[in-house]
Amino acid sequence: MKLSVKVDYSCRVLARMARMYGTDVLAHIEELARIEAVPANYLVQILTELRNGGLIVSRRGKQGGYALARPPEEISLYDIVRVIEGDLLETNMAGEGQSGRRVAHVWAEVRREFEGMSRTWTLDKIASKAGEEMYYI
Amino acid sequence: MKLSVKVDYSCRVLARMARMYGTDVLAHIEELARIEAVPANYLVQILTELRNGGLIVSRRGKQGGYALARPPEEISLYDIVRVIEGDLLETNMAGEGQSGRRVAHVWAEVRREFEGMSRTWTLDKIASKAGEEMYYI
DNA sequence: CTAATTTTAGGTTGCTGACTCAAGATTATC
DNA sequence: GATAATCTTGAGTCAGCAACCTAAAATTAG
Repeated sequence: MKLSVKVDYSCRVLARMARMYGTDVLAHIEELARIEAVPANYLVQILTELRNGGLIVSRRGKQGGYALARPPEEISLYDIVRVIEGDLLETNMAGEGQSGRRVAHVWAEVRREFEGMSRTWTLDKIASKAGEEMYYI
Repeated sequence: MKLSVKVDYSCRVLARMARMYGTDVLAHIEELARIEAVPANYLVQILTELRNGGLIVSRRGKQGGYALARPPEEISLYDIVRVIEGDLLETNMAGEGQSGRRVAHVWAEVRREFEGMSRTWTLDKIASKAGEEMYYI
Protein backbone atom coordinates (compact mmCIF):
# COMPACT_ATOMS: atom_id res chain seq x y z
CA MET A 1 0.00 0.00 0.00
CA LYS A 2 2.21 2.69 -1.31
CA LEU A 3 2.02 6.41 -1.46
CA SER A 4 3.32 7.53 -4.83
CA VAL A 5 6.47 9.50 -5.39
CA LYS A 6 4.27 11.98 -7.20
CA VAL A 7 2.50 12.90 -3.99
CA ASP A 8 5.84 13.37 -2.27
CA TYR A 9 7.00 15.67 -5.07
CA SER A 10 3.71 17.54 -4.94
CA CYS A 11 3.92 18.12 -1.21
CA ARG A 12 7.47 19.38 -1.53
CA VAL A 13 6.83 21.96 -4.22
CA LEU A 14 3.56 23.03 -2.60
CA ALA A 15 5.38 23.48 0.70
CA ARG A 16 7.86 25.72 -1.04
CA MET A 17 5.10 27.71 -2.68
CA ALA A 18 3.43 28.01 0.71
CA ARG A 19 6.49 29.80 1.99
CA MET A 20 6.29 32.21 -0.96
CA TYR A 21 2.59 32.85 -0.49
CA GLY A 22 1.75 36.48 0.17
CA THR A 23 4.81 37.80 -1.63
CA ASP A 24 4.53 38.81 -5.28
CA VAL A 25 7.22 36.38 -6.31
CA LEU A 26 6.15 33.49 -8.55
CA ALA A 27 7.81 30.08 -8.47
CA HIS A 28 9.41 28.77 -11.67
CA ILE A 29 9.62 25.17 -12.77
CA GLU A 30 13.40 25.10 -13.05
CA GLU A 31 13.85 26.70 -9.67
CA LEU A 32 11.38 24.36 -7.97
CA ALA A 33 12.96 21.36 -9.63
CA ARG A 34 16.41 22.35 -8.43
CA ILE A 35 15.58 23.34 -4.88
CA GLU A 36 13.15 20.53 -4.15
CA ALA A 37 15.14 17.93 -6.09
CA VAL A 38 12.37 16.93 -8.48
CA PRO A 39 13.01 15.90 -12.11
CA ALA A 40 12.09 19.02 -14.11
CA ASN A 41 10.48 17.14 -16.97
CA TYR A 42 8.25 15.27 -14.60
CA LEU A 43 7.45 18.36 -12.59
CA VAL A 44 5.91 19.92 -15.67
CA GLN A 45 3.19 17.30 -15.61
CA ILE A 46 2.68 17.52 -11.88
CA LEU A 47 2.23 21.28 -11.90
CA THR A 48 -0.29 20.96 -14.71
CA GLU A 49 -2.30 18.52 -12.65
CA LEU A 50 -2.12 20.69 -9.55
CA ARG A 51 -3.35 23.57 -11.64
CA ASN A 52 -6.19 21.61 -13.21
CA GLY A 53 -7.05 20.50 -9.70
CA GLY A 54 -7.37 24.12 -8.59
CA LEU A 55 -4.58 24.06 -6.02
CA ILE A 56 -2.29 26.47 -7.84
CA VAL A 57 -2.56 29.21 -10.44
CA SER A 58 -0.13 30.05 -13.21
CA ARG A 59 0.99 32.94 -15.37
CA ARG A 60 2.55 32.39 -18.75
CA GLY A 61 5.33 34.11 -20.55
CA LYS A 62 8.28 36.06 -19.26
CA GLN A 63 7.82 36.85 -15.57
CA GLY A 64 5.42 33.93 -15.46
CA GLY A 65 5.33 31.20 -12.85
CA TYR A 66 3.20 29.45 -10.26
CA ALA A 67 1.60 30.30 -6.93
CA LEU A 68 -0.88 28.74 -4.54
CA ALA A 69 -4.48 29.37 -5.49
CA ARG A 70 -5.49 29.87 -1.84
CA PRO A 71 -3.86 30.37 1.56
CA PRO A 72 -1.68 27.49 2.80
CA GLU A 73 -4.04 26.82 5.69
CA GLU A 74 -6.77 26.01 3.19
CA ILE A 75 -4.86 23.30 1.34
CA SER A 76 -4.64 19.93 3.05
CA LEU A 77 -3.01 16.58 2.41
CA TYR A 78 -6.49 15.42 1.53
CA ASP A 79 -6.71 17.96 -1.28
CA ILE A 80 -3.30 17.04 -2.61
CA VAL A 81 -3.89 13.31 -2.67
CA ARG A 82 -7.32 13.87 -4.15
CA VAL A 83 -5.89 15.84 -7.07
CA ILE A 84 -2.89 13.62 -7.70
CA GLU A 85 -4.14 10.12 -6.95
CA GLY A 86 -7.90 10.36 -6.86
CA ASP A 87 -9.94 9.07 -3.92
CA LEU A 88 -8.19 8.06 -0.74
CA LEU A 89 -8.35 4.32 -0.16
CA GLU A 90 -10.27 3.97 -3.39
CA THR A 91 -11.65 0.55 -4.03
CA ASN A 92 -13.92 -1.29 -6.40
CA MET A 93 -15.60 -3.45 -3.86
CA ALA A 94 -18.91 -4.39 -5.36
CA GLY A 95 -20.10 -6.06 -2.21
CA GLU A 96 -19.88 -9.47 -3.83
CA GLY A 97 -19.82 -12.71 -1.93
CA GLN A 98 -21.39 -13.48 1.39
CA SER A 99 -19.21 -11.02 3.31
CA GLY A 100 -18.79 -8.48 0.54
CA ARG A 101 -21.22 -5.87 1.79
CA ARG A 102 -19.94 -6.13 5.31
CA VAL A 103 -16.35 -5.65 4.27
CA ALA A 104 -17.17 -2.79 1.93
CA HIS A 105 -19.11 -1.07 4.68
CA VAL A 106 -16.23 -1.28 7.12
CA TRP A 107 -13.71 0.03 4.65
CA ALA A 108 -16.02 2.91 3.84
CA GLU A 109 -15.96 3.84 7.49
CA VAL A 110 -12.18 3.56 7.63
CA ARG A 111 -11.97 5.78 4.58
CA ARG A 112 -14.18 8.40 6.22
CA GLU A 113 -12.01 8.53 9.31
CA PHE A 114 -8.86 8.70 7.24
CA GLU A 115 -10.21 11.52 5.14
CA GLY A 116 -11.09 13.53 8.21
CA MET A 117 -7.63 13.06 9.60
CA SER A 118 -5.85 13.99 6.40
CA ARG A 119 -7.89 17.17 6.22
CA THR A 120 -6.35 18.40 9.45
CA TRP A 121 -2.86 18.46 7.94
CA THR A 122 -2.60 21.68 5.99
CA LEU A 123 0.25 23.26 4.09
CA ASP A 124 0.91 25.89 6.73
CA LYS A 125 1.64 23.11 9.23
CA ILE A 126 4.01 21.45 6.81
CA ALA A 127 5.82 24.59 5.80
CA SER A 128 5.92 27.03 8.62
CA LYS A 129 7.31 30.22 7.19
CA ALA A 130 9.33 30.76 10.34
CA GLY A 131 12.35 28.57 9.80
CA GLU A 132 13.67 25.60 7.94
CA GLU A 133 14.49 23.55 11.03
CA MET A 134 12.17 21.26 12.92
CA TYR A 135 12.53 20.09 16.42
CA TYR A 136 13.58 16.47 16.43
CA ILE A 137 13.24 14.96 19.86
CA MET B 1 -4.52 5.72 -3.94
CA LYS B 2 -6.11 2.38 -4.26
CA LEU B 3 -6.75 -0.47 -1.96
CA SER B 4 -6.05 -3.69 -3.85
CA VAL B 5 -8.65 -6.24 -4.80
CA LYS B 6 -6.48 -8.74 -3.00
CA VAL B 7 -7.16 -7.06 0.33
CA ASP B 8 -10.87 -7.12 -0.41
CA TYR B 9 -10.70 -10.83 -1.19
CA SER B 10 -8.65 -11.43 1.93
CA CYS B 11 -11.10 -9.63 4.18
CA ARG B 12 -13.99 -11.58 2.69
CA VAL B 13 -12.53 -15.03 3.18
CA LEU B 14 -11.18 -14.14 6.62
CA ALA B 15 -14.62 -12.86 7.61
CA ARG B 16 -16.08 -16.18 6.59
CA MET B 17 -13.43 -18.06 8.52
CA ALA B 18 -14.15 -15.85 11.51
CA ARG B 19 -17.72 -17.11 11.51
CA MET B 20 -16.44 -20.68 11.48
CA TYR B 21 -13.97 -20.07 14.29
CA GLY B 22 -14.56 -22.22 17.34
CA THR B 23 -16.23 -25.00 15.40
CA ASP B 24 -14.17 -27.96 14.20
CA VAL B 25 -15.09 -27.31 10.59
CA LEU B 26 -12.28 -26.25 8.29
CA ALA B 27 -12.79 -24.01 5.27
CA HIS B 28 -11.90 -25.33 1.82
CA ILE B 29 -10.57 -23.35 -1.08
CA GLU B 30 -13.33 -24.29 -3.49
CA GLU B 31 -16.01 -23.53 -0.97
CA LEU B 32 -14.51 -20.16 -0.02
CA ALA B 33 -14.07 -19.28 -3.66
CA ARG B 34 -17.68 -20.07 -4.45
CA ILE B 35 -19.32 -18.46 -1.43
CA GLU B 36 -17.19 -15.35 -1.35
CA ALA B 37 -16.99 -14.99 -5.13
CA VAL B 38 -13.22 -15.08 -5.42
CA PRO B 39 -11.37 -16.68 -8.37
CA ALA B 40 -10.25 -20.05 -7.00
CA ASN B 41 -6.88 -20.07 -8.70
CA TYR B 42 -6.08 -16.67 -7.30
CA LEU B 43 -7.36 -17.58 -3.87
CA VAL B 44 -4.75 -20.31 -3.66
CA GLN B 45 -2.04 -17.67 -3.63
CA ILE B 46 -3.85 -15.44 -1.21
CA LEU B 47 -4.38 -18.20 1.33
CA THR B 48 -0.72 -19.12 1.08
CA GLU B 49 0.26 -15.55 1.88
CA LEU B 50 -2.18 -15.34 4.77
CA ARG B 51 -0.69 -18.54 6.09
CA ASN B 52 2.90 -17.38 5.72
CA GLY B 53 1.80 -14.19 7.43
CA GLY B 54 0.58 -16.17 10.41
CA LEU B 55 -3.08 -15.19 10.14
CA ILE B 56 -4.40 -18.64 9.30
CA VAL B 57 -3.32 -22.24 9.71
CA SER B 58 -3.84 -25.12 7.31
CA ARG B 59 -4.16 -28.86 7.30
CA ARG B 60 -3.31 -30.94 4.26
CA GLY B 61 -4.87 -33.98 2.75
CA LYS B 62 -8.38 -35.28 2.88
CA GLN B 63 -10.40 -33.49 5.55
CA GLY B 64 -7.85 -30.70 5.30
CA GLY B 65 -8.58 -27.00 5.04
CA TYR B 66 -7.99 -23.62 6.61
CA ALA B 67 -8.88 -21.87 9.84
CA LEU B 68 -7.95 -18.65 11.63
CA ALA B 69 -4.73 -18.91 13.59
CA ARG B 70 -6.16 -16.82 16.44
CA PRO B 71 -9.52 -15.50 17.64
CA PRO B 72 -11.25 -13.03 15.29
CA GLU B 73 -10.90 -10.21 17.81
CA GLU B 74 -7.14 -10.53 17.56
CA ILE B 75 -6.93 -10.04 13.80
CA SER B 76 -7.29 -6.48 12.55
CA LEU B 77 -7.41 -4.71 9.22
CA TYR B 78 -3.90 -3.56 10.05
CA ASP B 79 -2.70 -7.17 10.22
CA ILE B 80 -4.39 -8.06 6.96
CA VAL B 81 -3.02 -5.13 4.99
CA ARG B 82 0.40 -5.68 6.51
CA VAL B 83 0.49 -9.28 5.33
CA ILE B 84 -0.97 -8.66 1.89
CA GLU B 85 0.40 -5.27 0.89
CA GLY B 86 3.24 -4.55 3.27
CA ASP B 87 3.47 -1.29 5.21
CA LEU B 88 0.49 1.02 5.29
CA LEU B 89 1.12 4.24 3.41
CA GLU B 90 4.58 2.98 2.55
CA THR B 91 6.81 5.53 0.90
CA ASN B 92 10.37 6.00 -0.18
CA MET B 93 10.71 9.60 0.84
CA ALA B 94 14.39 10.17 1.35
CA GLY B 95 13.86 13.64 2.72
CA GLU B 96 15.40 15.20 -0.34
CA GLY B 97 14.97 18.79 -1.35
CA GLN B 98 14.42 21.77 0.89
CA SER B 99 11.05 20.54 2.17
CA GLY B 100 11.78 16.84 1.98
CA ARG B 101 12.35 16.17 5.66
CA ARG B 102 9.37 18.23 6.67
CA VAL B 103 7.06 16.37 4.31
CA ALA B 104 8.43 12.97 5.28
CA HIS B 105 7.96 13.80 8.94
CA VAL B 106 4.33 14.77 8.47
CA TRP B 107 3.50 11.67 6.47
CA ALA B 108 5.12 9.53 9.13
CA GLU B 109 2.73 11.05 11.66
CA VAL B 110 -0.23 10.45 9.36
CA ARG B 111 0.86 6.86 8.97
CA ARG B 112 1.04 6.41 12.73
CA GLU B 113 -2.47 7.68 13.22
CA PHE B 114 -3.77 5.55 10.39
CA GLU B 115 -2.14 2.45 11.77
CA GLY B 116 -3.69 3.00 15.16
CA MET B 117 -7.10 3.43 13.63
CA SER B 118 -6.87 0.35 11.44
CA ARG B 119 -5.91 -1.72 14.46
CA THR B 120 -9.27 -1.01 16.08
CA TRP B 121 -11.14 -2.77 13.28
CA THR B 122 -10.99 -6.46 14.03
CA LEU B 123 -12.51 -9.46 12.29
CA ASP B 124 -15.16 -9.97 14.94
CA LYS B 125 -16.51 -6.52 14.18
CA ILE B 126 -16.60 -7.27 10.48
CA ALA B 127 -18.17 -10.67 10.79
CA SER B 128 -20.48 -10.84 13.74
CA LYS B 129 -21.55 -14.42 14.07
CA ALA B 130 -25.08 -13.34 14.89
CA GLY B 131 -26.56 -12.63 11.50
CA GLU B 132 -25.82 -11.79 7.93
CA GLU B 133 -27.74 -8.53 7.92
CA MET B 134 -26.46 -5.15 8.93
CA TYR B 135 -28.45 -2.18 9.97
CA TYR B 136 -28.44 0.40 7.23
CA ILE B 137 -29.73 3.73 8.43
C1' DC C 1 11.47 40.87 -32.29
C1' DT C 2 13.44 38.08 -28.72
C1' DA C 3 14.01 35.74 -24.60
C1' DA C 4 11.83 33.60 -20.76
C1' DT C 5 8.44 31.19 -19.40
C1' DT C 6 4.23 27.92 -19.38
C1' DT C 7 1.40 24.51 -22.27
C1' DT C 8 0.47 20.46 -24.83
C1' DA C 9 1.19 16.10 -26.88
C1' DG C 10 3.54 12.31 -27.43
C1' DG C 11 6.83 8.34 -26.34
C1' DT C 12 9.58 4.88 -23.29
C1' DT C 13 10.66 1.53 -19.91
C1' DG C 14 10.14 -1.49 -16.21
C1' DC C 15 7.22 -3.12 -12.65
C1' DT C 16 3.15 -4.95 -10.66
C1' DG C 17 -1.68 -6.38 -9.96
C1' DA C 18 -4.78 -9.84 -11.12
C1' DC C 19 -5.19 -13.44 -12.74
C1' DT C 20 -4.42 -18.85 -15.18
C1' DC C 21 -2.35 -23.47 -15.45
C1' DA C 22 -0.33 -27.77 -14.19
C1' DA C 23 2.19 -30.99 -11.61
C1' DG C 24 3.52 -32.43 -6.86
C1' DA C 25 2.89 -33.59 -1.84
C1' DT C 26 0.05 -35.05 2.01
C1' DT C 27 -3.57 -37.42 4.46
C1' DA C 28 -8.19 -39.90 5.58
C1' DT C 29 -10.78 -43.60 4.31
C1' DC C 30 -12.17 -47.89 2.13
C1' DG D 1 -2.23 -49.80 -0.22
C1' DA D 2 -4.96 -47.63 -3.58
C1' DT D 3 -7.81 -43.78 -4.17
C1' DA D 4 -9.81 -39.46 -3.68
C1' DA D 5 -9.77 -35.09 -1.51
C1' DT D 6 -7.12 -31.68 -0.14
C1' DC D 7 -3.27 -28.29 0.19
C1' DT D 8 1.55 -26.79 -2.05
C1' DT D 9 4.59 -25.03 -5.31
C1' DG D 10 6.27 -22.99 -9.32
C1' DA D 11 5.53 -21.11 -13.48
C1' DG D 12 3.47 -18.06 -17.12
C1' DT D 13 0.35 -14.21 -19.09
C1' DC D 14 -1.51 -9.77 -19.96
C1' DA D 15 -2.91 -5.12 -19.38
C1' DG D 16 -2.18 -1.05 -16.99
C1' DC D 17 0.41 2.30 -14.77
C1' DA D 18 4.23 4.95 -12.34
C1' DA D 19 7.99 7.63 -13.38
C1' DC D 20 10.14 9.37 -16.20
C1' DC D 21 12.04 11.94 -21.25
C1' DT D 22 11.53 14.80 -25.59
C1' DA D 23 10.11 18.32 -28.49
C1' DA D 24 7.41 21.71 -30.34
C1' DA D 25 3.85 25.34 -29.61
C1' DA D 26 1.76 29.28 -27.21
C1' DT D 27 2.11 33.29 -24.37
C1' DT D 28 4.01 37.52 -22.50
C1' DA D 29 7.61 41.25 -20.82
C1' DG D 30 10.86 44.25 -22.32
